[in-house]
Amino acid sequence: MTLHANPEPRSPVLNKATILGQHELFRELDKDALDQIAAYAKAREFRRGATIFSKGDPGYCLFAVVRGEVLVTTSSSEGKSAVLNQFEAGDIFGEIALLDGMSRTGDATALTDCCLLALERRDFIPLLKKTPEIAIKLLEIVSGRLRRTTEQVEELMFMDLRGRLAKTLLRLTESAPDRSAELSQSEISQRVGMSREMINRQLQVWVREGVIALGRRRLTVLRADTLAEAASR
Amino acid sequence: MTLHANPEPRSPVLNKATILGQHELFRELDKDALDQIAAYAKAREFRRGATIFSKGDPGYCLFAVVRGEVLVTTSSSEGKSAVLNQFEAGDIFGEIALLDGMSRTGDATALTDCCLLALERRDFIPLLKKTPEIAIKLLEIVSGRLRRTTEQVEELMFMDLRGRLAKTLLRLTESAPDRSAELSQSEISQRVGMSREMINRQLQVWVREGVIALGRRRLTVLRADTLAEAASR
DNA sequence: GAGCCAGTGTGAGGCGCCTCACTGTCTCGC
DNA sequence: GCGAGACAGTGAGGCGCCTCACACTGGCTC
Repeated sequence: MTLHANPEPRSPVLNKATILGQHELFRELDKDALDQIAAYAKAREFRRGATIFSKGDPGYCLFAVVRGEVLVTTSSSEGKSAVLNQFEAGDIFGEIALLDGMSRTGDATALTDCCLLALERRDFIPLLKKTPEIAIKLLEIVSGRLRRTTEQVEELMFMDLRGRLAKTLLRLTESAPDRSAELSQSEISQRVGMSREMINRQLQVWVREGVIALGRRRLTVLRADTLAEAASR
Repeated sequence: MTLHANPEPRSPVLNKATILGQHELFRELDKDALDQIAAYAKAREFRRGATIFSKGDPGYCLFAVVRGEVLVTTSSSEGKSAVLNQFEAGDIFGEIALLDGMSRTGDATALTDCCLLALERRDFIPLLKKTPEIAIKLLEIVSGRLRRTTEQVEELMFMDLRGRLAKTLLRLTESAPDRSAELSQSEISQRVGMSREMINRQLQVWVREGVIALGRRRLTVLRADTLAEAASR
């Protein structure tokens, strides 16, 4: 990783308030409140591949993604790693460690060059006290995340490769208009939590059935209903 | 399930305030605030085995456990079921559906006869706005739960039967002074997420090694350090 | 164009866990 | 005391996924 002088100084506080105002968490706040929060928020840039925090670190702050993508993973003692979560512009992450005061539950790395706003615990907790609307919004977000993680537990307990892969493919492509995604089969395997080889074999079956199309680092869902059917069993 | 006339009318509002005050969530509130919440809270009794709510139900309320134990489980389409969480006096549960406004993520049943206090969404959300301390406390609780569930995902992804069972046994016995627990091997298997037969075989190995002792619906950990060692790999 | 690396496709063998089947034992209600 | 049902223990066979191994294909750098 080479070091660069910060490529874009950008205009400071004013900009931050605008950016914050676009986040789900702060959408309902008036301008004064936004400016106040913005004053606390520190903008931080990360190069693609850079580590944002590591599992076990003490977690003093919460991040809001301004630009770019962030991947949160965890890894076993034998070196296998799995994806826990992926975040993009408009998302927030790192809130668990901040809220319960314990260590980070995963490793966060920059998937692309990205720009984050960091809010520190000592600034954030008083903010929650003063504007309970934010606290309630945050409760919604964390609850949704808990719901999603619980779903993942169910998948791991009850579903086989076929079902889990189907579900993962639907998730990965749902936001793309052409229902395609750009990632390697290794990356898919880390999301599903199964070996690359087995993932490949199931993908081949679906290619033969015309359910998906494959290219190098590219996957397109052709018949989402068939995958949905596979995911529901 | 037979119906009973409510067996104990108990004294109403005053009692509820005292009980609520003992909950983690409301501990820091003054008497007035407690009385106000207590006025909203409805006491509900459930017989052992009774269903409190089912997966998919719309979730309008949050429960605080006054007395007894509650088990939250989920089940697959093929009828296998797994334990997601267990709650006892002083815990709260059912908050996810209440907070994000969607359906219940699991089935809650009364493990013993129990008494719960139910707080409805329409009462609770305004309460959070008025007393952000509660919202912050709740954020801590939900965050801790998310942390725990994330840990469970890791266990399912990376650990084998031996390790997961070791971890489960340590959790199940950690609160007992004699490091023992009263449950059947089927119940253990639902917590670990593996078959009863395989659980039994590993337990036998540990009995032979003197790590645990077994009885009918009874398990005692003799050498916790050995289990901890098995759980860490 | 040569060489290299990341990514893909596929076979073979093995292990871990599952299921089925059955026996034995404890507990409880009658 | 006796039958019923829940719980515990164990063997056998099978399947799903893993790992290892290797061949093949782009695309990149020099």
